[in-house]
Amino acid sequence: MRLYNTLTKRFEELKLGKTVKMYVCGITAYDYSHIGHARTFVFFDVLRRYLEYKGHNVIYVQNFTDVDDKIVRRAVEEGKTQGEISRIFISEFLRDMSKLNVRRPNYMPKVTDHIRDIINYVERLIELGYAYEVEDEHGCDVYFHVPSFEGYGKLSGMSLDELNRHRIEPNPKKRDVKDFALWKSAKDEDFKANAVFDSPWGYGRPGWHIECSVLSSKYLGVPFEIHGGGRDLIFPHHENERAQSFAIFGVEPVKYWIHCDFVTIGGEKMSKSLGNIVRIRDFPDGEVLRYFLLTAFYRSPLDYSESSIERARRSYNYLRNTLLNLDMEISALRTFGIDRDGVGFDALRHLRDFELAMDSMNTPNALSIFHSLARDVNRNLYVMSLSELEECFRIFTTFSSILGLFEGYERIPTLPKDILELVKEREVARMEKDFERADRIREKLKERGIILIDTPKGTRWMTKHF
RNA sequence: GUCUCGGUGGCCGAGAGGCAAGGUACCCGGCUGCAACCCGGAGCACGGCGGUUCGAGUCCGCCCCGAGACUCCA
Repeated sequence: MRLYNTLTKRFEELKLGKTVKMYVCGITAYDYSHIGHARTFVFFDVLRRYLEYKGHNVIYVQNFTDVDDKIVRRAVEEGKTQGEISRIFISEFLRDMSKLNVRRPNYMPKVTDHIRDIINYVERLIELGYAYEVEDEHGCDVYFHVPSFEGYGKLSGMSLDELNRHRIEPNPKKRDVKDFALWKSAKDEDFKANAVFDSPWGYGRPGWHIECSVLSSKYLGVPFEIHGGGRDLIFPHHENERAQSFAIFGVEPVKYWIHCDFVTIGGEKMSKSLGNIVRIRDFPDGEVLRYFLLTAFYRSPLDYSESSIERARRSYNYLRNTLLNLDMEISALRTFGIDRDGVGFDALRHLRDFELAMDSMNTPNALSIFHSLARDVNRNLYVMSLSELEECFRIFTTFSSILGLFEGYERIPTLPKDILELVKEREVARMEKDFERADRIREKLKERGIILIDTPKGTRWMTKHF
């Protein structure tokens, strides 16, 4: 595969063994997830599916940040605890992901279940001379000292000079403006939200960034192959995470840093702070949303609008209708017990093209190949042999399972004799232009869950409206 | 200001130096008892200026425009 590595700033041929370890930063559980989150997790879900399709054993870890400033703030506002707030939004997130056909990662660790690991890690950073303690009213803060780590800035492409500029007033107790918190001593609101943990530095809670270093190394070891997330995480989150992990383990912790671009709306980034979000839970059809998210290359922004969604819906419907047409034809040939000579249909050609597109995770291109297959299928629907139709069906479902579409599809059965008799009876009625009788039979079969469709080549059927 | 990523048809959006995918919209036609699909045709594009090359949307340089990061973010 060939993907853009943020660390080296170029497209690289991925050198992967049988096992591929992948970590993707999960959500901070303080609000409902929106379409921007959906994009990132759908993308990495497709990457995972494709790697598995190529025969890799993927170990996929995605954390939940369930203790953090924003969670505490919301908890205090609503008179709840940090645990209550994060529990709500973690379960909402899981619901959203299953609506989008995103498969569960192998591990989804929560920060609060790993406080001990985090403390050990912070202690180790202090011992190694990368971190220092600063007294505060309820205990100590611990900061990572950025100048002690030589390669800082490499991931985000920023020089130390640039990083010395700052927009907000830094805490004067820090030794350097770039230093960031590993451990934050408890404030009044933290006690109120029950978001405090005992530590060698008194009551407090982990800083943002440290959890990902700890959880990735704990579940995957170091180094691991793929680290992903949205583009907005490159700085400071991933820069800091890399610094922490490199400091502890003494090696480049991640081989390939992969980042997704944003979902925009009216050309602007969709984000909670701008208040222009569309929640996943408010979107009516998960698969259409998933399809939409795959229509742009992962490194380009994707603009959300009513009309772009509408276009995605139509494209999606075309593929879905083709799947039905294909399956209806297979079921009809089987039921009638007939076959045809075939046309020498080359479905494998589409598969090769599809893999070529997917090797660079070019999902819009992959969708375009998918559409060519569909067009070819529709053109040749009534001339392909049964084995050709089945070959197409197999490739069609290979595409859809890699992309995670049409997951609930149920195959159309061959008809039992008594129903087939009714279908034949109706054909006779239609031939005699007795449409009243034909419609009666159609209605009768509909009550038994069979929907009849008339084609130029005879009557076909399906079992449910999609 | 520094850094990163972009700029391709009416719109969305691929493009791996060698005939510019695919989708949608509009128009025309076919299929059709009804219904649901589907098929064919036509039209339509590489931000600008240089350079490298037999050949550049693709590589290099400069410029213009847009988005983002530098502050919580997927």
